[in-house]
Amino acid sequence: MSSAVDEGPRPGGRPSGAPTIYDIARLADVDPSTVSRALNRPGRVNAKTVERIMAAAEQLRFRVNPIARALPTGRTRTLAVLVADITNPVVFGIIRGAAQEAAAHDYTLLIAESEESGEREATAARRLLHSADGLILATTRLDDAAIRALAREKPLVTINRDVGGAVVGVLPDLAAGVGAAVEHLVALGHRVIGYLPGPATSWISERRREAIEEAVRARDAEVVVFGHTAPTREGGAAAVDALVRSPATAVIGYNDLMMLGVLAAGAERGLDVPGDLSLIGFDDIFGSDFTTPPLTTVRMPLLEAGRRAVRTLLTSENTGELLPTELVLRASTGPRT
Amino acid sequence: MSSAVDEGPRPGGRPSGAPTIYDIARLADVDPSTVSRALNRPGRVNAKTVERIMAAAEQLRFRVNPIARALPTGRTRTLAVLVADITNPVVFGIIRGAAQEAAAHDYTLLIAESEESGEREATAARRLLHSADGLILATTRLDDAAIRALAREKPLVTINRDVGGAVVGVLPDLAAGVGAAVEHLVALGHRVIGYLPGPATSWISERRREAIEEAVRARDAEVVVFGHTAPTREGGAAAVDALVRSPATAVIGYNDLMMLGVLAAGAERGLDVPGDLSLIGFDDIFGSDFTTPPLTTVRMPLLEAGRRAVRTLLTSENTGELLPTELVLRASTGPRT
DNA sequence: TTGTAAGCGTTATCAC
DNA sequence: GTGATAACGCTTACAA
Repeated sequence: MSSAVDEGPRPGGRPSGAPTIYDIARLADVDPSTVSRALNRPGRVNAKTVERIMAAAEQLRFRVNPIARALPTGRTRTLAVLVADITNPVVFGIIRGAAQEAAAHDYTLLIAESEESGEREATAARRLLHSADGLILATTRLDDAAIRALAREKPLVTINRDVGGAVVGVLPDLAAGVGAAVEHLVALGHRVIGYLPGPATSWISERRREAIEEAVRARDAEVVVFGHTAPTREGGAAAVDALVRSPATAVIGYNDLMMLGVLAAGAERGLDVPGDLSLIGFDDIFGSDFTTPPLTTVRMPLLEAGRRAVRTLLTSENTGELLPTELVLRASTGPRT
Repeated sequence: MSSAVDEGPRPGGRPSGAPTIYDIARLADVDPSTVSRALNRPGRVNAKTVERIMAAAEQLRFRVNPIARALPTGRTRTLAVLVADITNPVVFGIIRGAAQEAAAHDYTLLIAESEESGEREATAARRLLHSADGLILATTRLDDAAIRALAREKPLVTINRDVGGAVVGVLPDLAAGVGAAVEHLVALGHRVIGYLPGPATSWISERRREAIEEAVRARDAEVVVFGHTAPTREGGAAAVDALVRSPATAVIGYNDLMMLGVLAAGAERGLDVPGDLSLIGFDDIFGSDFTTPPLTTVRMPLLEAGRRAVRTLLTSENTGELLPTELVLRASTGPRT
């Protein structure tokens, strides 16, 4: 066969030369329906017959055609992850966890990136509705109403976002990690703590802000909230000026990625971290431990989030339990000077 | 709808409540086959009829069911990427590129991880054969024969591996990047250059070694080849002892990931890079630029590799052209002291 | 326990 | 230009 997917007509309408249950049936001298039964519910078929059928299947190197199976059943054994930006290291963790858990349940994972607007994402989601048994919305740009509408059509879970209603979200327990982070800063003598938020539309960015505000309120310090910032290294780099000019002696950023940008751009202009400014991120992405200084961060169990999302979809056993977060102490935080 | 994928029987055998071409046909008062035609080859249908059909489709918010379409056509508009280890940052780049290009052609990407043995990978691949129109083997552990067998059944392309025969591989032009790397080291005064190879089974690791040996041969220096090493940070960390004891004053590693490990473990034991030892990696993965010192590396166009793989699958226009590699100069290399 | 037959939502081959 | 009709490969009542 050539390497091109769309090359040449398939002969006789037979799309692939792969063996079917009909081939097995002929070989084992039974009806195709019996083959189907033997394959799916061996208990409902005579043991000897099952044996014969299995032998034939083996001999023909038969694999059920999941597409053909999906048509009558409506089940594809496929789960889809929809992400706005596959570039984001946060989604790596999620995808990885989801892929592993899916594989464990013998499901396949579909990845769709919406890159652009929520509009594009909605289109992608609607397409996926047919091909997947469930949807995982990871860094979605859809609005609550759109998500709820989708959830009415297919099992769906969101990650790091709660849209309320009947929609299940895999959410972090921010209090623990954020509490520890703020406590840590206060113990180091910081009294003015900055928060560098992500995009205005990010649900989780606002939750992180709230958690910080609450933790600070309980601890005789104050919060300065900066302007909304792109959750990228570039975004962080662009924010350095504002951070430096503010009275904050420590800044918690919406995510590690932008703090990596702060670190890099800061270093270029002689900013001493943590001497001049202490920095904390969120997520604990790959790479946040080998910057200079390595980044102190509130770890989100990304892998577990992906796993949990799949498990929720597959078993519906959603305990509603929040994923634990924890402070990972590294060297980007130090005493106020 | 509940959140569980496998919950409750679907009523009446009708798997989904989604509108079908039959619904459109009724609404537009034509035969379903005409609807299908209008949707696929509007030219072959009366313009007015097409209009009516489109309006009806719009009104019903119709989306073709890709599963149902795939059955008679044998085409799923889905491409599968098979990777051994989704943890590897190298595959991020590849997946990202593949996902983008696939989306651009209105194809969906399936991710499968084989984690374990080549055996497991073979099973995964055979399953995928039914669901995908083409296969991309990214960090495969399959042997040449198995790959060629798969390629006989479905369009297939390998990345960073050449199995010969009719199988297309997306391969790098190592000479340029490796030549520059060796040239750079020699110019810095290094005369004994080490190569820290990846796993013994890695095809591309051997090519990298050959490229280095060839480049060194041309430049009055010599190569020391270390033992095969796991292509992970742990692998690199474990190799530090050997590197330090060897006469090599500069080491090129199979990939960035392991060099990150060398860097971290080396720093712990007071190894000065590049003072004591110059280090070069391969790939230029995310994160290799924010270590201390940032890693000099031979960049592989990972994103482009993913893109190219998809394009090759979709258009069969494989020019056989090798992807350019280049030396990215950072601070992990310095003069021999 | 097994066979018969209808149906899943499309596409494709015929006629008309 | 459009309508019947038969696939595609599998599942699933319902009968036997």
